[in-house]
Formats: sequence, C-alpha cells, structure tokens
Amino acid sequence: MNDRNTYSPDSIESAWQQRWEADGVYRSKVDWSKPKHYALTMLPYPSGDLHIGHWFAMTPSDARARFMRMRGYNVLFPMGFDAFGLPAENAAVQRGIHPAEWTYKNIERMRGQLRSMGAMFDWEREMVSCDPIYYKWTQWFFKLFYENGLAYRGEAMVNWSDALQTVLANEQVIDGKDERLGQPVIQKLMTQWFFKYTRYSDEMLDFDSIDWPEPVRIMQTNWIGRSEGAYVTFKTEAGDPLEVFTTRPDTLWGATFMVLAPEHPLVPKLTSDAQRAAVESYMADAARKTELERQADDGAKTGVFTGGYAINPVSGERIPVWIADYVLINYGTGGIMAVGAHDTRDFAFARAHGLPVRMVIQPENFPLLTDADLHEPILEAGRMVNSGAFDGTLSNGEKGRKNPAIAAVIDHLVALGVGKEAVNYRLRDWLISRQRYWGSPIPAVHRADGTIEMLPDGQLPVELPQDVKMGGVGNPLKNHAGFYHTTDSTGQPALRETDTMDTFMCSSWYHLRYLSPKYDGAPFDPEEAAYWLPVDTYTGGTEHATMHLLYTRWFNKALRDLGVFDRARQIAEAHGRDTAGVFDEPMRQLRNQGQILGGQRIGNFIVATGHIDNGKMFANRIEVVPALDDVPAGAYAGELMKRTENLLTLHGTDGQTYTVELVEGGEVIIPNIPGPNTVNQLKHHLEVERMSKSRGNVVNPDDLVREYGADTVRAYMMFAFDWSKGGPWDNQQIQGVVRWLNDVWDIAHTADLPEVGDPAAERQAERKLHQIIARITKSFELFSFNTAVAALMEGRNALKTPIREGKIGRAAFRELMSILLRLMAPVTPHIAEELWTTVLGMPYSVHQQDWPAYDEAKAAEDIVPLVIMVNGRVRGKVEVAAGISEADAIAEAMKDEWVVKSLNGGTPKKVIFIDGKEPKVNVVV
RNA sequence: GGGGGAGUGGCGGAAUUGGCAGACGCGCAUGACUUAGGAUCAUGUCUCUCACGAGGUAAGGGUUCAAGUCCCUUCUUCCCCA
Repeated sequence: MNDRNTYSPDSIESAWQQRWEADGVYRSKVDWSKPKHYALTMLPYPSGDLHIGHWFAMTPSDARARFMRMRGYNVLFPMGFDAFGLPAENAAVQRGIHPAEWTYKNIERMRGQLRSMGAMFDWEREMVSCDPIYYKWTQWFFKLFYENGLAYRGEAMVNWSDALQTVLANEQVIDGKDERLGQPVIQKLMTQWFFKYTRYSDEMLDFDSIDWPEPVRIMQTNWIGRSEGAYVTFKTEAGDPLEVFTTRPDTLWGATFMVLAPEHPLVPKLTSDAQRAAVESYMADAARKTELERQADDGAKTGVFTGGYAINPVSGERIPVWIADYVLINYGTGGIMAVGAHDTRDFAFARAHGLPVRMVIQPENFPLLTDADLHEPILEAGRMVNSGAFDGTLSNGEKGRKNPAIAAVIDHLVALGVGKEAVNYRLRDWLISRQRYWGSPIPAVHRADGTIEMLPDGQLPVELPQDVKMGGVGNPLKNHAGFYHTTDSTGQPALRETDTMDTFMCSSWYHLRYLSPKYDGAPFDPEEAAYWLPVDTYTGGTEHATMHLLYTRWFNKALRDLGVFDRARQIAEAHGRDTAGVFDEPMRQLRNQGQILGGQRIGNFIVATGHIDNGKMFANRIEVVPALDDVPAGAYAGELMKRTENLLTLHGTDGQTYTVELVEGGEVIIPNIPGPNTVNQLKHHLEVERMSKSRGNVVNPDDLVREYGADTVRAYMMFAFDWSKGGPWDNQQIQGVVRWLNDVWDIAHTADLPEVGDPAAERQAERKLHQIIARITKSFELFSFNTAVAALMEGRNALKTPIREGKIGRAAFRELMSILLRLMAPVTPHIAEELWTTVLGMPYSVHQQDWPAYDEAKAAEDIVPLVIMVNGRVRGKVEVAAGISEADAIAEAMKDEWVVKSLNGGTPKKVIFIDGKEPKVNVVV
C-alpha cells in the first residue's frame, strides 16, 4: 500500500496556480467573436485576513465563472479591494501605524490568501480604491456631479464629540458615548455634501430589465418608499403657513391636532409662554438622542404641547400643535397633520396625550363611533363622513388618484389654493461627506468670499497627505497646515475642503475600473466597456441590499445621463451590438449568498444573579467577566451562546445550557462600556456572530487549506450549505469531501485496466455520467452548488465499483474520466488539472476545455419502475420499458394485486396516469 | 415598530409545473480485513409494529385523485431596516 500514489494537495496546488498564472490561462481579453460574461463578486475590505465567509462568497462564484467559461463564454472575473474606511483609522489610533501602511500590508497578505483559493481572478485587472490612480477618478466623478447639479451643500445632523472635537460614525457611538473616552456625544447640525439621490427615485423603482431576487427588490422598493398624496397648507393662528404632506387627504376633516419636529422653525413662534419651559426642555432632550433612538418605537410616544394652534384649511377648525421627536425635521416637511381615527401612530399619540380623535371614514356595515368608543384606528376602506360636502364619497383603500375620495379632496384643495397633489419619498439625498481622514478627498477649495471652486482635472487627484497625526483631537486634515491652507485658481488664499467621501462612493463604480485599472484617459477604457458592460452576474451578501446596491444603481444612471458611456455605446454599436437598455443598469443579474456564522466565542463569560424559577434564571444583574473564578452561589455562569431580545442562553462549564432572562430594570455590566447598559449592548461584544475579524471569532481558512487543500475547502463550502442561506460553521462533514477526492484520485490512477470491459457496466456508467452532466449544468445555472457537488459524488459512485471490479475497459475509462474531470474542474480546479493533464495525459489545460456535451440518448434509461398508487398511496411497483404508453401502463396497474383487491370486482372511480421519466398510475376507488 | 426569509431524520441538506418525502454526505450500528484503527470494504440507519401494516415534512384546519409544495389560523426562529 505504501507505494500507492496518494492524493496530497500541497504537492500539486501551488504548482498549478503558478503555471496557470505564468501561462495567462485566466487573462480575459476583449474578443468580439465570442459572447462575453462579466462575473463579479463583491470585493473584500482589507481587514487583515481572509475569513471563511470570503471563501463561502467567492469560491462558488468562481466555480460558476469557470463553468460559464467552459460553456463558451469569454469570462471576466476580477478582484480588488475596497480599501478606504474606518477600521484603518482605528488601527492607526490603537497601534500608531499609518492607515495606508496598515491597509497595504493587509492587502498584500490577502492577495496571497486569495491566490491560495485557486480562483480564476485576472490579477492584471486588480483595483484598490485607496490608490491615487483609483480615487483620482472617484474625485473626477464627484466634480462631474457637482458641475451638473447632482452634488450640493446642505445641512445634516452628525454625532459630535466635544471631547474629541470630531464627528463620529454611528458605530463609534455606544449608548450616547464615544467608544474611545466614554464622553457624551451630541447631535449637531453641520454643512455637508449631498448627492441628489432622489433624482432617480422613480427609475430605481423599476426592476423590469434586471433579474434581481424578489426580497432585494422589495427591500429597495420599501427603502425608496414612494408615497402618493398631497401637500396641504394649514395656517397658524398668527397667520404663518404650515405645510404638511399626507397620503390621506381624504381624512383631512379628521385632523384633530398637528405634530411638528422639535427643530421645526415655527416652534418658537407657536410656543405659548405657559408652555415655553416644557418645550425647551423637550427640545434639549431630543438633541441628545440619535435619529435611531428617536424613531425607536417604545409604545409610549413622548411629546409636548406648544400652546399654539393651527387652522384646518377645509373645516376652519382650530387644532392644537404639538412637538414630538418621532417627527424628523429633515423628512417630508418636518411636520404632520394627525388623524388619530385612521392612523396607527397618530392614534397611539392621541391616546397617550388625551387628544381627541374623529372618525371620518366609515367602512360598510360598521357603526359610526364616537371618540370614546374608538378603541383602535380604522384602516379599512369606507365612505367619508363628518366631512361636510364630501360625505358619502368612496374611499376605496387605494393610494393616490385611484382613490375617489383622495382625488376629490385634492381637487378641492387645489381649487381653494391650499394644497396640491404630490409624491413623497422616504428616500433622502445621499450624504456623502465624512469628517474623516481615510477616504477620498473632495476636490474643492473654499475661497475667502465663501464661494466654492472645483480643482481643474489636471490637478486631480487631490492626494491625502501622508504626514498626519492620527488619534489626537480634531480633524487631522484640518490640523495639517500644508493640506488645509491652499490657493484658488487665481492664486488667492483659500481653504481646502477637508471632508472626505463616503466609501460607498468608491464601491459604486469599482466594476467599471476593473475594465482598465491603469487607464489614464478616463475612468475606464471605452473599448473595454463597450465589450464587457454591463455586469452579467453579481454575487454577494444581502446586507448590501439597500445601501451599496442602490447607490451603484444611482451612480450608473447618473453616468449614463452625463454621457460617460456614450463612447462605449458607439463602439458597441459599431460592432453590431444592440445597446438598447444596456447602460441603464449596472448589474443584470444579482444573486445573494447567506452568511456563515461563527461558533461559540471563547474568552468572555457571563455571571447572572437573580431568582430561578422552573430552571430559568430571572436575573436582576448580568455581568461580563474575564474568567469564571468566583461564581457566587446560586448564580448562572457560562459562555454566552445566544441572545434574542432579553433572553440569553449560557453554556456552562459543566456542559449544561442555561436560560437567563433579564428582568425589567435589571443591570448589565460590561467592563469596556461604562454606565448603564442594555442587553442589546452585549451584542457588540459577545454574541454568536457573523464571522469577521473585528469580532475575533474566526475559523481560519489558511489552516483548513493547510490541512485539507484548497480543492477540498472549496468543494466543502459549496457542498455543506444551501448557498443562499449559509449557516453556522461546522467542519464535521468535510470528511465526505476528503473521501470523494481521494477516491477520484485513486480511480484516475487505476493501473490494471482491461483492454475490453463489460459492455453492460460501461453502458451503465456512461448513462449515469450523462445524467449528471444535465444535473450539474442545471445546478450551476440555478446557483445550487450543493446539488452540483452531490451529483459529482454520484459520478464517483458510478465509476468506483465497476472500475475496481475490472468491468471498465481502457477506452471507456478514458471517455468517462474525461467527462468527470471536466465536470469537476470548476469546483476543484487543481486536482482536476493534475489528473487530466499529468495523469491521463489529456491536452492542457482542463480549464480551457469545453463543458461535456449532454447526450439525451446516452442518459436515457431502458427500464423504469412504474409506480402504482391506490387513492394516492403507493401500493406497488413494476418494471416496465421506458416510454410506456398510457394504455399499457394502466393495463399493467390493473393487474396489480392491491388494485384488484381494492376494486373488489368493481370499476375504479377514476384512473390517472402521470407521464414522465418515472410514470405513475393512480387508481381512485 | 416596519420589512424580508426559514421551520423536512441524530446533523448538514435534497425534492421544476402539486406526482414514490428523505437524493448526496456526515454521524451512528453491525460485520469483514488473522492485532489495533480517527484507514478501508460490506450491510443497515424517519417513527411505531415480530409481522401484515400504520403514521410521518413546526401545530391545527382546508382545497385536491394526489400537498413538504397551494389556501387559512397559530407557534417558533433568523436576517435586514428604522
């Protein structure tokens, strides 16, 4: 046995990787004679190490790109790095290393790890978003948008830390305090850069031309949040106009109060002297809350009466005006008319503050209730009541003008000059400013007279200065005199813009830079774009459904309208390609993979104290401790496995699982986070989480590759999970993949093949392999990678025994192996190449071969089982010739013992024949 | 609070349009390989039943010749967003 050639991945994998690279096997070049396929997978952030989640996302995408290539497409499958962002700055602060140095070191390391996957990435097309040759064009796009009215300056709330004199990202704020010093963070209005995201709202709601998953389309649709309705202008008692947007103008007569955002400009004027103290105190509280906290619905809505009143423009009724922080100033008009009887939130607010409600829509067969009798809002369709001349008008539950009541009221508002029909969007403009160092600078200067000037193209890129001090107080770019103080185009002193761009800006166009990463005449070479665009298949996680994927669609539409694709379009048309709609969307097909979750996190423990009831701990104190040394008697202690709402699951040192519920008002103590915490806070620190470096909960793919080889890890990633779902990591069944590849290796090395085999066995093996060609092809088309690998294993099963028994002859063996190895090539590229080229001596490279042709005749079965059912239950099976006729099948079934017995001499009520590869007869008695 | 998924053996998971539930694996059991076995091979492995058979896809109800798949109610759970 020792002299047998055993499969050892290390001895072949890196050698093949080097050879493929040297031979340029995966170089993708424009070739108008072939159909193209641009396969794109979301690029990684260079956090330091590739984790198993990257393998899970990328290796199936790679396998599919390889499959497309074997099917005759010219495939582009590039890779790069989304390299700007906060973690690099954090590393700089914590370790005193420059963000650029940290980032490039990580990139270097991750390139090596990515190569170890054996993916078909074309490395000559790599892009790095923090490289000046990349961000030069990010800046160029910014300028283009600015010059065409798509970029503007506006005000927005930021998290401001007085102690650090800087703006913080949401994730740097924990429970209202900054994560570095634990000092308070407040909300502050600042002037910042925006893109006119809402410009394409309606177009982005149209998904007809793209094949994207339904959940993503729904999420984007909700995110954009188009609502049809009307603007209605109320008046304050002082006569100031007070405009609100409503989707329900048909309920205008039921508006019994109004609610404004605390920041609304009319609030000071509306506020009565009696209410002034309460209003001002409420406004101060609101300023301390983040937008997220303000919107969080805790049931009891807070709010304060201003003491002022407004006049309802249709009824003339005088109604009170309140302020509440759930109404946001930068949303809609910053105020709402409240109809408690027909809106859930307004109803809750009215009941919480003792405000009146009035029913103005009466559903059919429903009583007309008074304020006191209304126990919940009425959301159904009905007829208008209590609405003057409009009583009886049908409100059919539709939105906008399709609703007769809404249409009638809008017409009335227009006639009175107090309102107009309007469409409102939940979507707000894209705030792209970041008050951070590690991002692309904005190529603008502020002149002394307050005007803004963009730098000429020749001066791009504005490079980030290298000699900055990170981690101090204030903005490093403002503190850098040489960067901050500059001159304008006329040589006058000016201040450079110190905001940098949101990294979503960088990732909105990276798929274009892959086309020609070194090209200097434009963001991309139009010759390349003409051939490759758009992206045909984009793969990545659902977490990007509403942010990145919507930004990149917006970006693409803006570029299209600004003529950036014009040259590419001309070139494509010159090659006879139909370009209708081609440049409207960046990615034609999108598919999402799920997430690989980590196992238990090691190193953090919890001690919970309280009372135990029925085995469950109701804790009034939960403490995070470094070790379980001194556990008080009666406490539950262990590692945190899981958290849902306020329920924790602990894994005790005794192996038991404990359930802990935090009681109302119970305290949570986490050493790193001072002050009172909630169970939610534990999430940041302990929970079973997404695998990512920052959470310190990592299965290292390098170790797996060292132990099993890249092919095994690739195949396992594809085999062990439903790709669209993901799941908790577990390497239990990797052994099955190891056995499979060992078997294939041994099969390929079979030494003593007979010259002539057993024809029946050969035919059976051929049939099976042709069946799996069809199944694997289908699986790849559907991104169903686990069934593809399962079918490949069946291929092994079909060959293993007959070959060992000497029933497969030399010629048949070669043919069968040629099919199996080509089918395996996308999944396990190294072993497939080794066996194909070196062991069997077929023409290099297996990756440049055609996908095996499916022959239906070869796949066909001669004999199939006929399933005989009585009343839908299987009662018998007989072997019949494939393609049996309905009459013959029924005749066969009628002979069946069960059928005869069940009929008991009578005739069947009904006989159903189901044709197909496996025919069935159902006899109903 | 809003939105989107998902519930199938001990485990991961299969199952176009409704058409033999449990493919392919893991694990486990028994046996073989003259010792051992984290190797390999063979057989078995949804549950109950000696068996004939019966039941079974979170729970309950419905449609159908036929339901994991369609409809209604309930429960559990994950993710995203605010």
